[in-house]
Amino acid sequence: MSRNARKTEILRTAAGVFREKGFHGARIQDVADRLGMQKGSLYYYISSKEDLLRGLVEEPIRAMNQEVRELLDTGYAPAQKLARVIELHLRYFQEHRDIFGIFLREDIELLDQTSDSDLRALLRTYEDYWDELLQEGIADGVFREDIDRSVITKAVIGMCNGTFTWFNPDGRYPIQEIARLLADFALRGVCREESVPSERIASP
Amino acid sequence: MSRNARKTEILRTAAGVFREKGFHGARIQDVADRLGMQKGSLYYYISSKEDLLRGLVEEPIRAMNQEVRELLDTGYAPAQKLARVIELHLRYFQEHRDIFGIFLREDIELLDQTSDSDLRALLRTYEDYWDELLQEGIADGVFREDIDRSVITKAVIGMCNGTFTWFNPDGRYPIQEIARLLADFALRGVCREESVPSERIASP
Amino acid sequence: MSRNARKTEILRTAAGVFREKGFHGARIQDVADRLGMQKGSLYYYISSKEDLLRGLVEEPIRAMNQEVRELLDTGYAPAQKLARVIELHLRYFQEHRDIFGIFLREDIELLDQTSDSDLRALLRTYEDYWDELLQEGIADGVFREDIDRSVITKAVIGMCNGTFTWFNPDGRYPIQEIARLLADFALRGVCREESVPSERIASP
Amino acid sequence: MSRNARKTEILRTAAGVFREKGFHGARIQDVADRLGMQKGSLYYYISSKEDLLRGLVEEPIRAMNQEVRELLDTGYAPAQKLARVIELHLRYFQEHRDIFGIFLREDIELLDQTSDSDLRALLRTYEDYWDELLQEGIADGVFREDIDRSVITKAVIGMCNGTFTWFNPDGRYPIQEIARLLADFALRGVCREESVPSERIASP
DNA sequence: AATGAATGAGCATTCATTCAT
DNA sequence: TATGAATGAATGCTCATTCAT
Repeated sequence: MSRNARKTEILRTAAGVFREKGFHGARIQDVADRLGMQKGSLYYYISSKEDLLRGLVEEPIRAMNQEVRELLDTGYAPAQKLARVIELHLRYFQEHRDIFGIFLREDIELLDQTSDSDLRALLRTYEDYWDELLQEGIADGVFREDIDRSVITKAVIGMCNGTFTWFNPDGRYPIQEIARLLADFALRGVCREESVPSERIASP
Repeated sequence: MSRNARKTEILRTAAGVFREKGFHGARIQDVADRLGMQKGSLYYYISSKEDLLRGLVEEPIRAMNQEVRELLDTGYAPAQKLARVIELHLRYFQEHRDIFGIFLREDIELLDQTSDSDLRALLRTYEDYWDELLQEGIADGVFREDIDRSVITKAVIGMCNGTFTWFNPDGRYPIQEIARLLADFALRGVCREESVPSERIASP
Repeated sequence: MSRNARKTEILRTAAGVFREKGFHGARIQDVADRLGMQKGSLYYYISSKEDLLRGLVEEPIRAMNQEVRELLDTGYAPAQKLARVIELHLRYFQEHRDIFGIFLREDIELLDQTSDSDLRALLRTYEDYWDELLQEGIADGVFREDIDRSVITKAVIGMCNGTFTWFNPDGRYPIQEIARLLADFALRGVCREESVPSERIASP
Repeated sequence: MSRNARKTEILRTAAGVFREKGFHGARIQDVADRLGMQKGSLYYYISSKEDLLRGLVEEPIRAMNQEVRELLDTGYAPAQKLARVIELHLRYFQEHRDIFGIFLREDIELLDQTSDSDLRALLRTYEDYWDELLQEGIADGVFREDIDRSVITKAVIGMCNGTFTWFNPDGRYPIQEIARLLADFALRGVCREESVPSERIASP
């Protein structure tokens, strides 16, 4: 197994452990145990427990950013893009519950470390994409001109992040349906009155 | 000083310490130091560090709930109530940053402990109030009938909670302005098209 | 037992352990074991292993300094004072072999830490006393005017410190005899030719 | 590069690292890093960290011994030889500060390991040379008959070793001057009164 | 009500060394 | 010769909690 594959394996395993026990509750020992290796050997791949966490969180955000970027570059109408980004956000959060769970719990701590960390940059990029999306919608005349893009971006992201706490995969609605409801809610918030797409058009 | 006053003083002090260092980063010693007492003596008032945290978080949520209850009982129009609840939520979060900061970071863990904790009940109550508000708006014919009250409630709460991470008191907007922007966004999401209040009416 | 007595007991015990195993070779555990207490409890009295070492070394040097000070303040002739300081130095080194053994091995490290440490000041004081002694002898006309007081001081101290490595209590000479021989050697080095005291006068 | 050259390079590098960080503070990793090789590879040349240290220390002492031997075999007068040995000692200590610094700090430990180590023998030889020198001076009638050769030897060596701690290359005196002052001091200690050489003759 | 001493379990990290390749 | 991965023992220090006084 290549060094890189090994590192990936370690990250994946750590993700599970951190999720189950929380970052503080998890011991490096636990990660090592689950990998069937010595605690000390882990340090051949990581430099600290915090480093492990950081490495863990960055990857899926990076991937998410990339998917959003690709979406923005398509020819979909802004409203549709918005709905799709929300769905994508929710999907990522659910598919990587382990990691985002950690992220949401620890992010403040993580971000405080170095203001120019990769992580901070990634988050800024994600917000920039939202900003771009809103701008496009305004230029197209479908989103209201008077929205505060920065605040709305943060509002929508907060709304999406919140699903982590309350969404239940075994509940009444599947995640796509939640995404549709949230997108509908958000679109009403940003569209000019006459432009609110009828629901079934807004969501893909 | 009465036992109760002392306990309150301890809670308040702990709140500050937890906020500054995080729950895990704070030591009982720190709390004792700041109170000018021995850490052993603290245990005359509290039963554990976790207990301290729990006691801490419940109070402002309880107070918040009460304010919301009172608001709901006024004669304001639903749209106005909604705007005011959002403002209230944001105001509480900022005024008790210490405590809510902890809460947002630790809640899952805390709640998992005992599913029938007071805390869980308080949070349920807060959601119920939102549900009641939305119901009233629908009954009044101002809110759309087809919104999913449960999902929208959670969406709005998530949106408000998010401010904790990004709101900057020294930033462009004061918290009231943020509240207004979020309320406006939310109202567009829930109101029947013809009922969206013009901005300045919506916010108190 | 008072807090202070306890601390003293800890210092004494640590001295023995450090001497036997060397500072690096000794574990805090060893010290705790020998005291019949928990490792963690030690930290109620000390703040770190290094702190333990520092506290250890300072005390006898302080005591030694004081004895030298008192000696300088007597009416003995400079040559006699010199002989007595050497004897005193050797006696301290042998009586506190544990501690000075550590000191000699670790001093560089210890001193590098903070240039204004108590330890450094103590050592400077000790050298100052030697300087004062030499000055007095020169003023009295018994020590040569052309000696470099600073260098000679260091030479004599080095000579004395060296005994730590080679002096054997079970050897041919008792420590007093060694002191006499070294004093004799040193006196010939610093006295004007005609003033070298006949041996038996020089030593007390 | 031959195995031997490689080993020499390793020793030299290790010397620098040990000097900078101390034996305990230095890691094998550091040595490997500075050599641009893997730490595992080092073990092809050395058998342990301690072995590395031992190998390191022996060489310059061996070289020093040899120079002293050669000096003793010249026709210089004993007083001159003594002055030159002191200068040689100081020069070696300064030129190989790295190694002697380690030696002075660790010798006891190292020597304790195997009492019949090469190192111990080398040190004994060095003392024997001093003894021989003193004997020659006595036979020549320039050194006093009543000195205790063994004690004086150790006194002088201690005095010289001490320079390691206090000599500062950027200080008032260059090392040669210190050597001259110490030699002068020592000569007064060992010479018959009438034989103390006038300073400038004593030193070469 | 408060103290001060003691506890004891817990844990990340380091590092010399080994060894298959 | 050299590599790189893995080992595993070692250890200083923290801290919530207890409890006799």
